Amino acid sequence: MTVPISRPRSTPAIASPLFLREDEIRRGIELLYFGYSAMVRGADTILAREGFGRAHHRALYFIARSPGLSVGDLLRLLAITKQSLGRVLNELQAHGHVTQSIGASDRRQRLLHLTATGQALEAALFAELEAGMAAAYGEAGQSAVTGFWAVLVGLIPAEDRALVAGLSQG
Amino acid sequence: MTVPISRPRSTPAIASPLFLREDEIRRGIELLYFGYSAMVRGADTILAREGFGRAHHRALYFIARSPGLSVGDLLRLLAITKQSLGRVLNELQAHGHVTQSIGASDRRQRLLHLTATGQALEAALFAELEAGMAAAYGEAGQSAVTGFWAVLVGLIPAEDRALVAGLSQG
DNA sequence: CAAGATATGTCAACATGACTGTCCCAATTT
DNA sequence: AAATTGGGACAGTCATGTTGACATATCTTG
Repeated sequence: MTVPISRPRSTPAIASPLFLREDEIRRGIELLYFGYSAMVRGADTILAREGFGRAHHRALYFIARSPGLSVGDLLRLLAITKQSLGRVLNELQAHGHVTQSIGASDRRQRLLHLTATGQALEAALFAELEAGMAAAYGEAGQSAVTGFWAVLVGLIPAEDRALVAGLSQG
Repeated sequence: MTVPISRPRSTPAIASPLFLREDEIRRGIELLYFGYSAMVRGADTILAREGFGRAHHRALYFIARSPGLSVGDLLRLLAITKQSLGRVLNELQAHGHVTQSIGASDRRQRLLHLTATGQALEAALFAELEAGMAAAYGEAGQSAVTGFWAVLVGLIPAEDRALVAGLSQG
């Protein structure tokens, strides 16, 4: 598995700050791509065994993270159409992993919850992600983790940051 | 776009190191998901205009990064089947963005290159990613960038790290 | 040199998870 | 009462992955 290496596309005769910057940008793009791929790959085995895909995992994850989440809020988190989410939620409900309840303050809302089996499945999937992330944290150290978060927050458009931050707060 | 916030799944009565750790793990998972999504979203507009998808972008990116890359090495980088890659490469070649040459040391190999229009398209796509990444780097600072890389490297299985590192070296 | 392994390509069928567009109902807001 | 919002459903399409089987050219090895 050797990849032949070539010079980057634009190769200045002498190293310049601009060259260094492009190399650092490319390093970030590539590590983000491979790191993300590596993180989700572990869960795929479990999902395949259960007959689900990554879309089901994402729904399970956010419902576990915020029990009682409304369908609309889940749609905004996932940034997909309600038709796409509808199929996923129907399948999860058909398998008895997710239930709905009617919103107390707004009876139009359907609030999503995991059943016991749904919680068990999500916990198994989370354990997979956790193992990889905890190992990476431990290897990199706490100050690296802070930097890791800071760059990722910087990648998220300002108007979307509140959405992500809201998950971590009470 | 307000997301109702609930307590995390397992909520200890008092904050414990274990609770803090789970919260930090979840923060990493979520930021990685949203950060990755944010990075690729910018390029989607250009891709849609050209009639291509993310699979085409990934192929263009790695061919631009390592001109003369062989089909097999690209397959190992993308970790997909040759049938999937074959369709993408055929489309890129049909649009005149990619050409092949025969390997000098091994005539079975097909080495991939971008044409002038392929380079122009890849450059436009790269500029999109670069804008977001450079802004995030600037916002977070250089030491954060180092930590960002360190955690992502830690996520990648040890046996795959050489593949990624090989892209940056000569 | 013959045999096997490797690099690549192709045909066919299929699964997942997105999309658009349209229509519907119930509940809330104005 | 009318308009908006939250949610659901039906139909069709597209992008991108998968398996499996097979073909061809080239390289490597006994």
